Amino acid sequence: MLSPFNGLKKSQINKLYSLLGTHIYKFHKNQEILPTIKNKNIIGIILEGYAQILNIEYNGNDIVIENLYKNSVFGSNISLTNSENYQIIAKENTDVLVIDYDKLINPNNLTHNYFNIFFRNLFEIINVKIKEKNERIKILEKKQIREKLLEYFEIEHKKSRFNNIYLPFSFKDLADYLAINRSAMFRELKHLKEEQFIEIKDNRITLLYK
Amino acid sequence: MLSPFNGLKKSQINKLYSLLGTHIYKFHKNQEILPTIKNKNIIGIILEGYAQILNIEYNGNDIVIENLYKNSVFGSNISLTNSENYQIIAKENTDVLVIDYDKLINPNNLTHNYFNIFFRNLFEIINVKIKEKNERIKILEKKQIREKLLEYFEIEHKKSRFNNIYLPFSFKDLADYLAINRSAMFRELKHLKEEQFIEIKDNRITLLYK
DNA sequence: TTAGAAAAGGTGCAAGTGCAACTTGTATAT
DNA sequence: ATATACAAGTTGCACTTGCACCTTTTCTAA
Repeated sequence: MLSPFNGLKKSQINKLYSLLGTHIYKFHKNQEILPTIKNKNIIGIILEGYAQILNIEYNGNDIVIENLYKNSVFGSNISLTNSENYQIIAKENTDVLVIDYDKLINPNNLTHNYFNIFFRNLFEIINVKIKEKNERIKILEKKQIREKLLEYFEIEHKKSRFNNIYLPFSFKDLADYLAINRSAMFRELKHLKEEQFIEIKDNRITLLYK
Repeated sequence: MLSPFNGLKKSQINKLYSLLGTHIYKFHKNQEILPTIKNKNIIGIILEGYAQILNIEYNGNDIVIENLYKNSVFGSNISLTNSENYQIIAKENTDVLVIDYDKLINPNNLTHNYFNIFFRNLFEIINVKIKEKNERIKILEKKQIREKLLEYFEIEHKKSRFNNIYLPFSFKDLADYLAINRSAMFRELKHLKEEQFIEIKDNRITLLYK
């Protein structure tokens, strides 16, 4: 993943920090990250660790909206809708850099070259994010489980050009990503296996029709 | 909608055009926009008119991926997945400004203030886009039609704070947006009416439970 | 090393949905 | 004024899916 600080020297990063009035906060595993940001317009960058943006449903269930790894960018204007029923939870010890959105968008910044490099990096990171969202939408638009699975396979196959897809997460997580019932997904995977469309071994799915 | 040229004078816009080596292309109604861009890395801006990004399914059906109005920004790195089975169709006579992505990301641009203003505008436009995608995903993640409808109502209600939602498109388009079958949607809307959750008059949906 | 938790895998059944095939309503152009 | 096209609205039916509830396997912490 592209770092937002790509192309910047240590000294420039420090200048950037003071220009933007950033703060670094540290959170330990399972702690909620910045419960206060829900009311503020900020951009956060994961400097170290791993966290998840969770949506809290009225019934208490929570859904993973986004995984935040090192160098991930998130914030009220990027990853989050206007709703307030979400939490960001550190899944490991996690360091977060916080930038005030208004300070980021301040026109005076534009005279500093190190800022512009940083800003261009943010732009590229966010573009990747949009692509990922579009992929997910393309899958979720499909009405049937089989079609969703095949669309997912199609996208992953186009990315790697290989007929083997190695799931980067559990089958349970795959069901959540595709927004379908887990056991119904297993049923459909079984059908696809029976019809010789795919083979499954651990976290590897082999496409036999390619 | 925020213009990418917001805060720029005519003379600065002209400088920007030459800096980025832009081209303006004109398309008439129902013409395909830039069939060649599928292989190129570009960013397009709708200067005038109205167009749609369509996904062409293997069965010939096409799905509206995105509506492009005046000032909309689109491009291979923004709105589009890696797949090549899409078309952008002008629904009216439409003028499109095309920027080469590599020229946009060129570090030398950053020394020009007018470029940085333009770039910051792009950043904000794209952030809005992500928010919209997140909203849609939140709806599509719901497993049942009723839940999708209620989530849609919830989001629109939070935006306007009013109990009346005026559909900006037809009910047919709403069904497409929610990725559900149109007649199944009408059936569920009827149930919601019968249970006194909502009232419908023309394109106005009134939320009675708020 | 063992108990407990969580994921993988499976099944029956009721509920929900997509689809086809209508009717009705409403624009738009000739 | 009338034909044409398209959106709105409805219904029956078959198929799909979610859900509850299992068992088995794998992982993890004491």
